[in-house]
Amino acid sequence: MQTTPSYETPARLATTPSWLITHTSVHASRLVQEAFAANGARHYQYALLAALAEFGPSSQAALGRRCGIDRSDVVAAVNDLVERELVERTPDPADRRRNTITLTTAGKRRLTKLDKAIGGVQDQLLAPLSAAEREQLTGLLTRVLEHQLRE
Amino acid sequence: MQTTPSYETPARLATTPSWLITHTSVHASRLVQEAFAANGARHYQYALLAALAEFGPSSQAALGRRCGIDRSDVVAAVNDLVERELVERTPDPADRRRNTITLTTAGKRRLTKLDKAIGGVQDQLLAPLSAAEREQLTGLLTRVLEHQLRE
DNA sequence: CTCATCTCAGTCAGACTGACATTC
DNA sequence: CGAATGTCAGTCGGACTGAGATGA
Repeated sequence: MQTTPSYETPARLATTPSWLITHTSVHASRLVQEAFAANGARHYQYALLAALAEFGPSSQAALGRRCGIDRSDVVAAVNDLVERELVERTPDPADRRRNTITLTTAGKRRLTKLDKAIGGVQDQLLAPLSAAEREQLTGLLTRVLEHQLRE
Repeated sequence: MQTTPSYETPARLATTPSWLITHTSVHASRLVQEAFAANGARHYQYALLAALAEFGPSSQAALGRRCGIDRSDVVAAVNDLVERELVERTPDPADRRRNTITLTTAGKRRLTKLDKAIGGVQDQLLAPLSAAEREQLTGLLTRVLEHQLRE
């Protein structure tokens, strides 16, 4: 132990929830990005695959709404997924404005791989918390987020 | 009521803490940015002012460490604060590599204004939570964040 | 020589905006 | 007609990298 001051963070920041959330988010994002990068993916792509697995074939607009991704960003992410043959993009005959995006079997496999990766990230991120505390945190954030979405 | 699906978010995302944190962070950041923009500031500047108010005159490097801001970004933020005469930048005679950044009285005034702005944001953001729950959330995030910093 | 400090230039991913053509 | 969809081009703030100059 040397004299190196530990540089504690200002109380105004450390006690401000918005600061805690955004700052924690930086670390969370980095862990997520690293985990996904090791599997050649980004988190938008994981979100889209997850939505497709749960709700079946969807239009790009619907995917965007469910995942909270802008439709213009959905375009780019789907382009990438199509190139990797993890999803298929086919015109919707019932509504010719739409594309129907469908998960391929390779896409399903990739999703389970990414599930593991993201699971590992949660353990890294929440290491200091017990299982009960993790649920607490999840519950609180869910309520905060839902409130924001209905504004 | 029509068939409009309510577009619920995929369970894989909604139950993943890292996703909740980063997604909530987007909303928090927007609220913060709007509140600060109304006072002609950004959140880096608030952090620096807070650190100066609490710990007194500091070098730019120390400010960066305390606030979790990269040294190169501290430069830009301090430039801006100096222009607005909210801080003063003077060379440190004891160590001529360093600048000593000092809060001006205008800076102190601005800080209390920003305190109010950021306080309002917390209420908007955490509206659905009770006071006890807000403390719970703060406590959990603090532990998570501290763990990340000691990695 | 090594290390810290300040500075600048530039990158990067994510979130978002505006516009446009097409179709409902 | 107004509204939704997919697409493209571009913006924006925040986080970060690399390098250089100076000095401890």
